[in-house]
Amino acid sequence: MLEEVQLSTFYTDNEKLLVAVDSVIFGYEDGQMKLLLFKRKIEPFKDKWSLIGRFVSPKEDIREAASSVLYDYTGLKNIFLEQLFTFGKVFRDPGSRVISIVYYSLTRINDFEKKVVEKYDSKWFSLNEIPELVLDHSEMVSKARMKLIEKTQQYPIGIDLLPEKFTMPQLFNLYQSLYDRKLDDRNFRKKIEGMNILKKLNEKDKRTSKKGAFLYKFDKKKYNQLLKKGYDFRI
Amino acid sequence: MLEEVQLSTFYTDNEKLLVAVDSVIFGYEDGQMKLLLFKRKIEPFKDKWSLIGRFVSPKEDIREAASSVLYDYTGLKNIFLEQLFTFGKVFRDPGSRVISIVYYSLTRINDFEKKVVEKYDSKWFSLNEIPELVLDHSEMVSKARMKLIEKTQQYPIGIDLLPEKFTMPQLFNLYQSLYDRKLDDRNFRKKIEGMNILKKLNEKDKRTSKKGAFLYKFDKKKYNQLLKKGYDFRI
DNA sequence: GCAAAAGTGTTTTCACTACACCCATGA
DNA sequence: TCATGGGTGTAGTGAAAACACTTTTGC
Repeated sequence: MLEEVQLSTFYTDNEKLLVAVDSVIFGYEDGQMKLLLFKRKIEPFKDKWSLIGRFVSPKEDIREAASSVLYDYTGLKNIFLEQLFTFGKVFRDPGSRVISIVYYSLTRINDFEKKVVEKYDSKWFSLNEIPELVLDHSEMVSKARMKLIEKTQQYPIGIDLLPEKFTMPQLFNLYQSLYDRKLDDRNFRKKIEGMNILKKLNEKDKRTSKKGAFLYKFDKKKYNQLLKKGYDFRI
Repeated sequence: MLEEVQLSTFYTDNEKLLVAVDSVIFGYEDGQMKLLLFKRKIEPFKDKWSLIGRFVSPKEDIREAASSVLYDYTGLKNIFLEQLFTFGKVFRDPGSRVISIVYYSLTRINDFEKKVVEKYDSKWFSLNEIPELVLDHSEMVSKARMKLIEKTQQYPIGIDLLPEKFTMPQLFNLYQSLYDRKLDDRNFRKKIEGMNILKKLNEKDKRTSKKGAFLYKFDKKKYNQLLKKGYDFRI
C-alpha cells in the first residue's frame, strides 16, 4: 500500500498507454532455423498467425513479463532472451494505441517442448515459410532475423540452439543455415577449434553416418573468458 | 473523433502505464566526444543532472516524441537518431511506474546550437567528466556509449559528428577519442582511403597548422552503396 | 566392396601492423 | 631558419581462403 502511494505521487498530469511485450522465438531443428508462431486468441485478427505476447502490468518488470510469457507458452525457463526493439507507431495496432516491446529468444526444439507447444495452437515454421502475420509482427520478425545474424558475431549462439552434446557437422550446418550460404568445412573446423571453447567428448553420434561423428560440448568457462576480452566470433 | 472510438474498442481490461522517451545526445568538439545533459525541471530530483526527455502522448509515435524533444531543446532537426533500449523495471523511477524508451543521437556542436542549449540550463560534458545522473540515466548513458562503439563498425559516424568539410587529422582524432586509444595515423589514412567514401576537396584548413590540411567531404552515394553490401567500417 | 558421411594439411593471398622520414609554411 | 603539424611508403606477419583426398563402417 505504501508503495502504491509513493508511486502515484508524481507525473499525475500525464496520460498513460497500453504497453505489451511480444516475443520472437527461434529454434533449430532438422538443419533449419525455425520460428514459433501462434494463432491469435483475441480480436481484432483472432485466429491469424502472430507472435506471442501480452500486456505488461504495472507491477512487473518488462523483462519479467517477456520471460513469463515464454514460460507460459513453451515451458522454458532461463533460456536466451534479449530485448530487440520497441514498436510505438500510433496506429500499429488497430485495436488500440499499444506500445510493444519486442524480445527475441533462442531455444532448443525438443520433444518435451513440442507437447507444451501443441497445446497452444502454435507451430514451428521454417524461416522461408513464414505466413503473413498480424499487425507489424512481420517487421518484428525481420528485425529479429537481422539481429540474430549480428549476434553471431559476438556470441556463439550454438550454445542455445543445439542440444548440449552436438557434432561438428551439426554446428557447421547451423551456421550455413544462419548465413544462408555455403561455407568451407575445413576452414570452419579450424576457426571453431581455434576459439577453444569446445570440449571434445569420447562419444560418437552414429545417427547420421556409419563412421559416426564425435560429440562436443560448449565449455562455458572458456567462453566467458573470451567474452570479457571482446572476442570476435565471426565465422 | 472516429479514431478515438476505433482505438478504444479493444483491450479495455488492461491497465495502462506512463511511457516516456529519453535522449542520449552525443556531440564532438575540441577533439573530444561530449554528452549533453540537463538540469531536471520536475520533482523528484529537481535540479539534478539528467538526460532530456518527456512523456509520450497517445497521439504521437514514439520516434516522433524523441525527435520533437531533440528539436525543442537543441533546435536540431533531421539528425542521426536511433532507438537504443527500453528501460522498464518497476521501481526505476521513484516518482511513478514509468517505461522509458531511450534514443541516442549524434550532432555537430556548433555555435548556433550552443545558444539554444544555454537557454535550457544544459551543458556539454566530456565523456570522462560526466556527473552523477538521476534515476537509471547513468546506465542509459553507459549503454549508449557501448552502442556508439558498436555503431562505428557498421556506419561511418563521422558523417554526423564532424562539420560537412573536415580534415583527416580531425577524423583521426575523432576515432582515437571514440576508441580511447592511440591509433597509427598512416594505417588509419590507408584504411579510410580504401573505403572510398570520401571526396578530397581542393581547399585546406589552415587553422591548426601552417602547412594546412586538406578538407574532405563524405560521399553519401558511395557510402550507401557500401552499406547495401554490408561493408565493415571497423578501424 | 562400396556408398556415404567424417575428418584432415598445405599453399596462396591479402589485409593489418609496425615503423621513420620529408613537406610546406608562417612566424 | 626553424618549429609545427601534415603527409607519405615499405617490409614483415598472421589470419583467412582455396582446394582434394583418406578414413571408417554398416549394409
